[in-house]
Amino acid sequence: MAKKPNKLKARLPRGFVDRSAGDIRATDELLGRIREVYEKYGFDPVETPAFEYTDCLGKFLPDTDRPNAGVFSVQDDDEQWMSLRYDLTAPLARHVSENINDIQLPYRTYRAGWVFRNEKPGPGRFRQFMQFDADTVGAPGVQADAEMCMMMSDTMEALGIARGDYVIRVNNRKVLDGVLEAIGLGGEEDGERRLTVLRAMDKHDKFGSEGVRLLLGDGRKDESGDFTAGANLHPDAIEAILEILDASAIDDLIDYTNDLTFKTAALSKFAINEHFEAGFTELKLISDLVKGAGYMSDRISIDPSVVRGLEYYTGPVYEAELLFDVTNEKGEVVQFGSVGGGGRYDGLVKRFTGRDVPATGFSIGVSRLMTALKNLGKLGTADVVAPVLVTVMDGETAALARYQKMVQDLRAAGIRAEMYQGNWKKFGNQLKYADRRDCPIAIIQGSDERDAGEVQIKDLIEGKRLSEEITDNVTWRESRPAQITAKEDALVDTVRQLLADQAEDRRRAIEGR
RNA sequence: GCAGACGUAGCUCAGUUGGUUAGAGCGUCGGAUUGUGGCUCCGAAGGUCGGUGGUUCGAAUCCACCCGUCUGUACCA
Repeated sequence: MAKKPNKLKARLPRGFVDRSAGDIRATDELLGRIREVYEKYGFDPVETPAFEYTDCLGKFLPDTDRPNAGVFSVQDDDEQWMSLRYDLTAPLARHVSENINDIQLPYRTYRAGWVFRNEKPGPGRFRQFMQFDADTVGAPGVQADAEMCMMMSDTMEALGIARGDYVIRVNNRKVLDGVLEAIGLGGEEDGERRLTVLRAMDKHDKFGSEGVRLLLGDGRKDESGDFTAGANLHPDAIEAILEILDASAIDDLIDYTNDLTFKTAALSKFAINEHFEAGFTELKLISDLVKGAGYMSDRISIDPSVVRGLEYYTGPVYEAELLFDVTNEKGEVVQFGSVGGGGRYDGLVKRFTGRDVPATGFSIGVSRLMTALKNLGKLGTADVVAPVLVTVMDGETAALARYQKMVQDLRAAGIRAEMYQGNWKKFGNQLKYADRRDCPIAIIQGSDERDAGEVQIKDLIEGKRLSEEITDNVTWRESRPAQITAKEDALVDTVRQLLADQAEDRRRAIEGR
C-alpha cells in the first residue's frame, strides 16, 4: 500500500493560545474600563514595540549562544541580539531614556500590550500574555506611590470587584532589607541567602507558615520527593520572619506611639535599624495619604509580608489581591495570588542616562484578571447577537442584488446582517448554518414571495423552542414554525421589532433565574 | 531545570497472558427531504496506536531513548 503523503500537522507552539470572539470582546471590555480609570487620573497612552535590543531589557546580556532562559531572543542580521519584551517596564525606561530631553517630567503614562516569557507554561499560565501598566516617571515622592495604590483600587472597583473582595497590599523593600540586616544577613556576601529568605517569604500563601519555616531552616521536600534547600537561619530569626508573615497589618508588629519598637516576642529580640525605620516612615506616609483621601485599610493595607520584584524595586511595592474564591472549570478552588502589582524602581532609567530619574508604576495581569472575572460572572456575558441571515433561493444576478439590498437596508438600520455566502442550492444547509451560527432571524424570499412583493421572516429562536414539541419531520417542515410573512418594504421594521422582542425575552429569562 | 503519572479516530474512551483486517459512543460529511433548522433512519469518511530503535515467527501490548500533556516543585523581571 502506498504511503500517504505526510500532511503538515497544524499545531500551536506550547504555551500560546488562539483567542476566540468571546475572549476578544471580553478583553476589549476589560481594557476599556481600565483605560477609563487611567485617563481620569491624567495618564496618557504610549506604545513601544514587542522587540527590544536584549541588553536594553535588563539583566540578560547577549554573551552566550542563547542570551538566557526566560526570554525569546533572536539575532539580527548585524548580529545584535534582540528579545521579545518580558514586561512593559523595561521598555518604558528605554523609551524615556531615549527621549529624555523631549519628555516633560513627571511623565504620567499607561500602555497595554503583549509580553512574552520563555518558561514552562501551565493551566492559566501562558508564554504570551497581556499586561496593562501605568507609571509615573520622574516623581521622587511617596505621594506618587500612594496615587498608584489608589488608582489600582479604583481600577478594581471599576471592573465590578466589590470593596472587600480585593485589597491593595503595600510594603517597602527598605523594611524587608532592614529585617534582613537585623537578623544578620546585611552583608555583601549574604546576597544569595537574602534572596532565599525573600523567596521563602513569598511562598507563605502557597505553603503556609509550616512550609515557610522549613524553607527558612533546613529545607523542604515536596510531595514528589524533590528537595528544596533552605536558608538555614537561626531559630530566633525564623520566628521573627514568621511573625511578620502572620501579621495582617503593620500595626500588629510595631508600636509607634512613642519610640519605634517591635511589639511581638521574637522580633523584639532584634533592634530596629536605619533601613527599617526609613521604610517604615515611607509606609506610614503612604498610609496617611491614602487614608486622607478616604481609602481605608479595607482597600489599601500596609502589609509587611508583601515580597515582589526582588531584582529591581527599590522602595514601596504594592500588589492587588483578590479575596474571593476563584474556581477552575472543574469547580475546584485555585490559589489565585495577585492580579497585579508594582513598585518604585529608581534605578532603571539611571542605567541609560546616568541621571537620577525616580519612577513608580504598576502592572495589571489582564489575562489572569480576566480568568478570575469570567468565573465570577462579571465579564463577557454582554452577549453579541449573531447576524440576521438573508437566505438565497435564486442565484440569478438580479435576485442576488435584491438579497444584497435587503442586507444593506438592515445594516443601514444598525442591524447585524449577512447574505448566505455558501452553496445556495442546498437550502436546508442555509438554515442549518443559521442555526449553528446562532442567528436570531432568517429572511427567506423565493420566487413566490418575490412575485407578491413579500418576504418570509423566520424567528429561529422561537422556532427552536417549538421544535421540542414536534416529533415528526413532515409536520415540522410543513408547519413552518415561528415564521411570518411581511411586505418587502416592511422588512426592516418587522426585523427590528422581532429583535426587540427577543431581547426582552432574554432580559426576562435572566431576571427569572 | 528536577520528580512522578499519562499518551489509541476531531472529542471521550474500549482493546484479553504479545496473535488474523484496531473498535464503540459523540461529532463531521452524504442521503431519505433538489423551497425550511430540530427529531428519526440509512450510509460514508476519518488511525504512521505520540516518535525512533530494539526483543520476537508476530508488538497498540514487552524494553530503551526521545517528544508531548498533566500534577508537584524550582525559577519568575
